[in-house]
Amino acid sequence: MTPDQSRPGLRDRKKRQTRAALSAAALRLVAERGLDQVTVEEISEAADVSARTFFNYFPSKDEALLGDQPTDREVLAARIVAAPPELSAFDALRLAFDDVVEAVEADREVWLLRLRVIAANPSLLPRLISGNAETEQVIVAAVAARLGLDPCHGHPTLVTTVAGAVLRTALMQWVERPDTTTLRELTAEAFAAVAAGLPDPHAAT
Amino acid sequence: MTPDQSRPGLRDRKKRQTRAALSAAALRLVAERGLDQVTVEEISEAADVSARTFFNYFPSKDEALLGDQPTDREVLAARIVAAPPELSAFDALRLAFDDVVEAVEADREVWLLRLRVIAANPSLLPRLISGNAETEQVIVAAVAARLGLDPCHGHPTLVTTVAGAVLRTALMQWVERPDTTTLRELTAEAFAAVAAGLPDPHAAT
DNA sequence: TAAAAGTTTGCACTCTCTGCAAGATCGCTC
DNA sequence: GAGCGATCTTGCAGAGAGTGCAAACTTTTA
Repeated sequence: MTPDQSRPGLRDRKKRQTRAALSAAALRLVAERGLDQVTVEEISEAADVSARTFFNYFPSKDEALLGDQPTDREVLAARIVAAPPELSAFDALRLAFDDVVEAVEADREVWLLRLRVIAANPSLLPRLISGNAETEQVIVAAVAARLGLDPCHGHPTLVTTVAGAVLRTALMQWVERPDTTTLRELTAEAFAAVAAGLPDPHAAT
Repeated sequence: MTPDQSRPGLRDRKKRQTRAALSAAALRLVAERGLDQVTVEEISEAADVSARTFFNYFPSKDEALLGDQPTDREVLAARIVAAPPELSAFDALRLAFDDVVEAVEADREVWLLRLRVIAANPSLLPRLISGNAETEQVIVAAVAARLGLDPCHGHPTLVTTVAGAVLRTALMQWVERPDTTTLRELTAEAFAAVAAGLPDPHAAT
């Protein structure tokens, strides 16, 4: 009799809630006080769970701030493989990252807070977007598959790390002036600059 | 009567020795057993100092493995500013990184060990070459100075993070086949690919 | 409603990293 | 070469991250 199709399920709902509460509490407290002025215990208390439970959800304090959903990886990889075949791998990544951009803009306030936290605590920066080793591996594999290349060929890795660097840069620029530009625009500009071989910018623009 | 010009000074020599011994012990042990199967206490013991002394030299276990000499930063920044003015900022970085490449190849065995350790313990990877926030800031500032741009203009940051990603990729490729190519070659290829806008590689090569 | 499966929690423990104060060492001067 | 200040090392105490385990609890399923 269990309604098989509409299945969030109470259990899953609770887990999502707890995860979100922990993540939100972590962001809020760290934004207020700074990364190492906040303990896991305080975060857990704010989310009404034990400190031990915190570590059932996140392997480290940092992860609660970065919110790197494991599902995202797979979606991203699928988009890369499915991108129109006439596009270069780099353009496929550019396209796939459009979805990331959209997701970020859809969660504007949370992401602005998260990015502000990252900007204020630079030790988090390298782990943003494919600084994560697992995510990066997944993307590299997708790119290699797309190109029909051995994953140990250097090109997929190069394209992936460069594209990651581009997106990261765009995000960090966006957080500095979120009201005078859109993330979409900044990302497009940054990708275009790389696609053009990174010439020096002229006075115009 | 102290020979004023040849001035290592016993004290400095000892410090250098201790630092080198700690770094070497850390690399050796972590290469053998893996990052979290080695404690700071074991590293210190292997280097014949107390664990407390370890932390006088390195702020964390990771830093002992990455060997990011603070002097390097300044030299690099100077090279970037001093590069021929007709070069683009990206090419200036490419040129400046030649020196890094040279330094790495001069210390071939140590760097291969270090890179093997990093490859085996991916949490270290993002901190290699300008994953370090301070180094990155210095380079961004140098690039901005070179271009006569406000450092909060996005371009210096973009160029820096992309170039960093390129070098990092070349290093990680090099460590996989150090005997069939040179780091210089891999770096040149990777930079060339980016300068060309990252087109898909053709069958040839 | 009872067993199965999954979740939360407390507890004990290891390890990283910091501050502090005492003691050892170095470099210089008289 | 004895002494003095500066610097380095070390031990100790303590906060905090993160893990394994087992007991208690909750949801799911039968």
